[in-house]
Amino acid sequence: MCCEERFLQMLRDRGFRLTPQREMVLHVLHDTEEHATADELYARVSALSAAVDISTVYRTLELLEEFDLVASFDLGDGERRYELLTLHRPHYHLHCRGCGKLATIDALELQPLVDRLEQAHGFQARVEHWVIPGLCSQCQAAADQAPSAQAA
Amino acid sequence: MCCEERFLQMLRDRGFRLTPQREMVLHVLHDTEEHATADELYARVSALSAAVDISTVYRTLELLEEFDLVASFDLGDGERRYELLTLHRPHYHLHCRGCGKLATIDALELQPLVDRLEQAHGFQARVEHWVIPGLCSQCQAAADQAPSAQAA
DNA sequence: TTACATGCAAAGCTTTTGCACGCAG
DNA sequence: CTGCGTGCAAAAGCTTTGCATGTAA
Repeated sequence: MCCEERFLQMLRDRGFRLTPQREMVLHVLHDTEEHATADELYARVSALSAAVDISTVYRTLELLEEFDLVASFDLGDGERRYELLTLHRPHYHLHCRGCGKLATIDALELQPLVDRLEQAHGFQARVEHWVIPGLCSQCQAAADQAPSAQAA
Repeated sequence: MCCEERFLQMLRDRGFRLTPQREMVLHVLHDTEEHATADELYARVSALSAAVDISTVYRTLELLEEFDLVASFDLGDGERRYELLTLHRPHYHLHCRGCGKLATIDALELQPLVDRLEQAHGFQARVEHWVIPGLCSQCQAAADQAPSAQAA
């Protein structure tokens, strides 16, 4: 798979090393659909090899993100989520504030807006880090039926 | 100012109380341009009255957010930021991953996309919580000049 | 052989929670 | 009066860091 080679290349370019731990984190990122937390990735790596530390997972993710092989984003729940950029088509996320569901939308839909941001504000948006908050159709329906129900 | 009355009204409707602390948090939110952290707000409230606890600030912000008087968003740096919705026109933010600057953009620019999300995915986006990551023009220029400089 | 990477444990950080007292209504 | 809200302090949760040891190159 090409991203392992890219990773190796970028490590070498900077005088860093390829360790079994780093390989495993990258491998696990392949297996993970998307938007996994550091803790989830740690659990999967632990299944492969008993003794990998969570701090190593964090350090590797930081490295991968610097290399632009991984994107991370925050749903606002205090847990950062990571995904491998090479694994999917460019996309962004819709995050429902009601049920927490995360929908994945193809980046093509955003192109007009991305272009306009570039032209009007000189801003180069990174689509793969987008999280758009709102309400999914189900939660909208639920909210409409119980308009006065707010706090639990 | 109308949002104090709205706040009072919503508190009464639910059998909650208007306390000096809650008033102060709301007052400080007015003085704060935008996107302040709980800690910054706490500092400003402390300047008004010595003994207000940070937990009260959090609890009040949570309440204001439930009432849709305040929006919060996360830049991914582990600090949630809050702003008063009544203070500005509806807007969203561009967040530069290079220098950290936060630009405020009028929500009108997003309307086409918001409409499309609604039609195509039944998703009701909440513009005031958007944070779009990317690179501002200055950081793009800097990156172009030093393409190999990545980590410090 | 060199110095980068790891594991371990502890610290750091924001945010949340339990509890007894105080005060708004 | 009643019980909601507060301050205090401690806990909780994710993430980072210091340090001695192990190991990739």
